[in-house]
Amino acid sequence: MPPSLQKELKKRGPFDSVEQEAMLALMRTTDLLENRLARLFRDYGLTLTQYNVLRILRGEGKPMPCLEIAERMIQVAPAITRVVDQLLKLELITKTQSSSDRRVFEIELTPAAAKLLKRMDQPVLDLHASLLKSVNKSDLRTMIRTLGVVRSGVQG
Amino acid sequence: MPPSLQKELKKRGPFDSVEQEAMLALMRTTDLLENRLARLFRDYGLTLTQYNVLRILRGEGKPMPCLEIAERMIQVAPAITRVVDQLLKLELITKTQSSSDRRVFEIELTPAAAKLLKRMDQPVLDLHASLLKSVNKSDLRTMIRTLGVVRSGVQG
DNA sequence: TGCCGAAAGTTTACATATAAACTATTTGGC
DNA sequence: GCCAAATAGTTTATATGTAAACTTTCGGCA
Repeated sequence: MPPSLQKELKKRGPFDSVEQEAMLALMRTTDLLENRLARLFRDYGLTLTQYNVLRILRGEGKPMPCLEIAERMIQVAPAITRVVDQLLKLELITKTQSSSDRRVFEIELTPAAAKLLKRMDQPVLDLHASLLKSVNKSDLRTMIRTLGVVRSGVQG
Repeated sequence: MPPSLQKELKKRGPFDSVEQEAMLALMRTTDLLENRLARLFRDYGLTLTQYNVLRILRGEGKPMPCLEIAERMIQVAPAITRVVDQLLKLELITKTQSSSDRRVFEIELTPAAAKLLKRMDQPVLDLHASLLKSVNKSDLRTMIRTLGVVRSGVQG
């Protein structure tokens, strides 16, 4: 059935579907939040990606191969290679070839990095809280649950 | 029950706060969704950003200055300059200097772009629906509302 | 009229993401 | 033991995002 002329001329609604609206809301909101986080990290001389790598290393508590870091970042390998190079230059990590498997390079935090992370902990927590202060914790948990459902639906 | 983000990321300790968990859930989920969208657009020879610019132009229905496009993308001017150049090369837009204000360049869709967009409409709608099929519409609306609260809280 | 600040875009520099091709090393079969 | 496939990581190419400096043009105001 051809669409009526009236419908064709009717101004396009803001969204074609709830799903599309949700998608745009997610993208815009996340972009906004990431910008604010990046701004804080810049005050400490780090980018968001660099900080994430350091956080992962601290969470692990021992040396990690590059690709294992990449996996946890949900990133592709080449991105990690570059970040590792930068962090090396900043002397926030060390990179040593594994003796048991010489394809592997073990990445480890330096004491300077541990100190830097510790100094950033409270400001980061505060910023997280501040950015989401307008939403009560119950609604946050609901959103976290919904986002989990989205991810499991996409991956499956 | 959806897998917890904590487990997905193999993080050892608990999250430091609900806010942090929400932040990570948002970033990871959005990243996943954007990747899938980008994959579809690539099939049509477009990047996500290029598609968004074309969508905005179609939504407006008449020529637009560069910076007005940038505003709607929540982007910075230089990014638009580049994507406009690319779309020009693809002959999907035209760029003409305004006669009333010669600082301004009016960007307009070509017929080829309109045709391309029309061809993409249904696949894009379908993908949106497919990516979010695991969440019922009521939960989606709740999430959209929560995300709106987040944005208003951050900007204010 | 002429100057000065603001606005529209561009350019440059740097950080990052993805894909694809490549190197080096290990491992599994035969 | 040797060769093929798999794995860890790098390199290159293209796209994007942000910041900062710069150009051209417009408009207000003395």
